[in-house]
Amino acid sequence: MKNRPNEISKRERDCLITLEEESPRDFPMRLHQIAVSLKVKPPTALSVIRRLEKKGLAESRDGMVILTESGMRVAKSILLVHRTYEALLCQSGVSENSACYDAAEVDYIIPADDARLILKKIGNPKVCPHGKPIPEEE
Amino acid sequence: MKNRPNEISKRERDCLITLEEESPRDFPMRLHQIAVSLKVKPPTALSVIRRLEKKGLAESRDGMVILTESGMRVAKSILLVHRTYEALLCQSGVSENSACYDAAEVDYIIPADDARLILKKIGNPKVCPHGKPIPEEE
DNA sequence: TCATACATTAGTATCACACTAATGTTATTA
DNA sequence: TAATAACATTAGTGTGATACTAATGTATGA
Repeated sequence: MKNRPNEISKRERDCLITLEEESPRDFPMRLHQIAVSLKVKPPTALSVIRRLEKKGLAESRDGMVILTESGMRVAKSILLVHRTYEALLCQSGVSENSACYDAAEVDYIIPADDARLILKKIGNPKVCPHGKPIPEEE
Repeated sequence: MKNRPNEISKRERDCLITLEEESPRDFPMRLHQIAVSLKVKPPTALSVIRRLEKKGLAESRDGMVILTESGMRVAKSILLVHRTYEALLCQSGVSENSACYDAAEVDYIIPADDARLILKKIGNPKVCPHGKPIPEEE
């Protein structure tokens, strides 16, 4: 399915989250490392980066890649959804590992607004099952 | 993202649900009508049908299309997830229309097992917000 | 300076999605 | 019955995402 404008693919999602979680604040991440994290070859990772650049979510030069402000916002939003859904699943009886895997399949599709409402319904937990904080604002 | 084996795309999902909901019991649906429901041209609908056939989910001859046993099971499973997630969203305060739209974006991705556990957590409602029954067994 | 590590480009391939144009088939109707 | 309308089907094109190999460029450290 062709992505609608502003929509991201699973790979792009994985790349955003990798950058968000593995690159120290304001420090670029090497293309090579991104490729390793995504378990693809560097040219493949590069093409993902190029798509993120087109969408204004990342910037790169000489294999040094950083998220833009916009990219960070999107990543945060995905993490909000991810951790909320993960918490819901765990509260429902799904194992932590399954919950994490399954959450990654939908966290870039579910609207953040829906996640915020679900979060309230399940009792406003402050952290996901792994203990990571659930982002507050956008 | 290439679909893993046994995985279906959004279009295939829409097509399965269309067949499940619009074709009378054991009666085939016309390709033309499927195209209208999916809001695509007949050749496009045909290519979707062909993919479903390859996966053993549908059969067709001369534009007469029916779900296989397997296709019906998959459709039922998607509806279970759809209505469960829809119920969750509505209980959380999402409008009925948004809930339905948003549920269709993820109901073919979320595992039925997860949905069954969520269903229990939200109080085992018997119907979705539209009043349609939530399928029991698989 | 030379080697190595890495980025980048070029070229190929597959799959999902979607279209138009052309052609077949069938069934109704004038 | 012959013509037409309705629909299915095939062929051909195009785009975007994903992924690879092979070739080439570049820069840094030994």
